[in-house]
Amino acid sequence: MRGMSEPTPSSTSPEAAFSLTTPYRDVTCGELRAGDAGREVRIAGWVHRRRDHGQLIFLDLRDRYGITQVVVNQAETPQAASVAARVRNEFVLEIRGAVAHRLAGMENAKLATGEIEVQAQSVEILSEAETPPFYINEPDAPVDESLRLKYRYLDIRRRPMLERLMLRSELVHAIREAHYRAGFVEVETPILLKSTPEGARDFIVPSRLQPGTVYALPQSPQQLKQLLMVAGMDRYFQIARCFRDEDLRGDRQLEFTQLDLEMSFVTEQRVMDFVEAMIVEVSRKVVPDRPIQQLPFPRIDYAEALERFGSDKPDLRFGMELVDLAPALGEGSTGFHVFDEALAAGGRVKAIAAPGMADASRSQIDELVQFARLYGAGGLAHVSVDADGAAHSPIAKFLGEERIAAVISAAAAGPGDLVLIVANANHEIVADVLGRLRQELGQRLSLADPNVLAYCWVYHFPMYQWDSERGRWDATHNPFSGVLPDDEGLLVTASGDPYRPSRGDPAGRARAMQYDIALNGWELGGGSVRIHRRELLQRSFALQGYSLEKMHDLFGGILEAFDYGAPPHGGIAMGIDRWAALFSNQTNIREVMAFPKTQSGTDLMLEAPSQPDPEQYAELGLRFEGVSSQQIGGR
RNA sequence: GGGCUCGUGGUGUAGCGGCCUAACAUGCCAGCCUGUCACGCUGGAGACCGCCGGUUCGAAUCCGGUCGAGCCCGCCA
Repeated sequence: MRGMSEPTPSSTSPEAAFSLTTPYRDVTCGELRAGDAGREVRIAGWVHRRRDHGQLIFLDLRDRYGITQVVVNQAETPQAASVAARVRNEFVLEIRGAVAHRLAGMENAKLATGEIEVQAQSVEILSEAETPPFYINEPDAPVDESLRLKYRYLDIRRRPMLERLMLRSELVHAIREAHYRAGFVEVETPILLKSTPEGARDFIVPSRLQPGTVYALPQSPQQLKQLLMVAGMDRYFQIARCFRDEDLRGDRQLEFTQLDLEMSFVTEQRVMDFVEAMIVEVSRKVVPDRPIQQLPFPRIDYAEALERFGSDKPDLRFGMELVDLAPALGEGSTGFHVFDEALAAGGRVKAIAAPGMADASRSQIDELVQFARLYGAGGLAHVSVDADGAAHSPIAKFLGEERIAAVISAAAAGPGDLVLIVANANHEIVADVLGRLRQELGQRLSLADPNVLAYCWVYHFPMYQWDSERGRWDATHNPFSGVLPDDEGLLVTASGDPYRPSRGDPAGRARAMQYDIALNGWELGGGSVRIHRRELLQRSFALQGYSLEKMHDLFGGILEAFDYGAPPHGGIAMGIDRWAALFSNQTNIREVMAFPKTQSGTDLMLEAPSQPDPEQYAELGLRFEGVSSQQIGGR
């Protein structure tokens, strides 16, 4: 009997050991075909559905590999039939029986195993099951999100979730294959790291051995991979778990997975070339039916991306580009003071043309205005072009017929289109609002082919953004990003003192050797060629408000490492969860994570986070202050 | 920290001030059925409408709070 004897050294072949055959089954539920007719087999799985005809009971047996119909005949095998009669959905069974062709005309074309059935000689119940809290055998039935999360193990039994997790596995597999072939070494870096104040909030872990101190969980292995370059690893990659203690979104979880890679002796061009080739290879392997829109990937300068799409992660599957209306409005007053003020203040007046939206109702327009205001626009002007080509607009009385006609022409709007106009003294607001409108309307109007993969590079981001609250420059992406050689001279302040930055500093115009990869409107990844010279790194950090002492305290390890011979290097980090979500046409990365957290950061299945045992934090020298018992576990 | 949406038998929905001692589908239970595959037929059980409070003669239905889920702003690369 199974499991009755002592485990002994095996005489089975490696092939047998690697096979899917086990002491409970000879075959899986997905592999029997017409050619197997006549075989005696053992097969095991979950009861997907039971159809009881009295003298004849059909059981659809399911596992990861498929579904096989089992038929139990009361007249021939009364014992098996009596067991089958008490079987319910999701019971786990082991069946012994003979594979047989189905009766002529009774084949099921919907099943891969539909030509055959297993005629049961015996039915053994390996495990009984409660009625599940939602349908497992109907993949399209809607289920409350929190129920799915609480019973995630049942959710994963359902086909869609299972298929997405398998696709994700294939994605990671393809990534590894490509990197090994390109000479990369997979290196694991620690999860218990040192806290750095940059970027997102850290998760911290108190140390027991060093009371009063904490580790931080990595936001990414950034510094470590650079140290691996100094170590001469040359090409490193890792499928790395990262942690950021920030509020969650559809594309953001507290913990997530990055493909992290770094290469030595490279330029921007070289990194992008490898990453692009790797992405193409992986895409073709994992989702061979999905066309890549353009090869090589479009490479768009950051400034141009903002100008044309109002986004640094544009969805290139559709047009609806942003248009500058200033030339159309002409010299002097436009007649509309909102436009005049924006232009006089050095701002912009730009527009997009939404196809077929000319018949939008008043309330639909109002909703778009609200949308624009949400992102900082004062308002949203519109001009509609009716079916006969005639323009209608509340601002026509200010602009006059001629300018309205020029606006329509500039926006390339035709009959039935709606021109949406944003004016603001701050050109970043204009770009952001129109960019989001473009994305939103592209979605609503179904302008993007859901099957197409539109990858694109956006490069030469600004080195810094001015942080008006703290009075210093902030790294746009990554404090180690290198500056373009042409812009190296800009890494100075107007005052001449690197520790006294101000908004008008030349540094604000410096561009980074920084590139993002976008896919269908999502930021898929970002990277840069790093600064590998200590002198330049110190200048850059000074602009970011770090004194020498502070710099040494926070980044002493890497600064010191750079004194021992650092190769020029660069790399990228890509979001595996996002990539898998896009590959499976999901808008939330939860759908490609086995055990994700809710938007409030809880795990409904394990009920985490939970209160620590008082002994645990006493041992760490910790005490919770200012948290009442009512607040614990609350928000 | 904030905004919006949702919360009704196991599940998904309907009902949105009295006709609701809550409807429909499916699931569940029982019986019948030898070719079904979302099997079929007959019968049955099952919610007091997330929770607390208020308004009202009367609340699933209106209001406030609270808890939970989702989407978003801030935050985050």
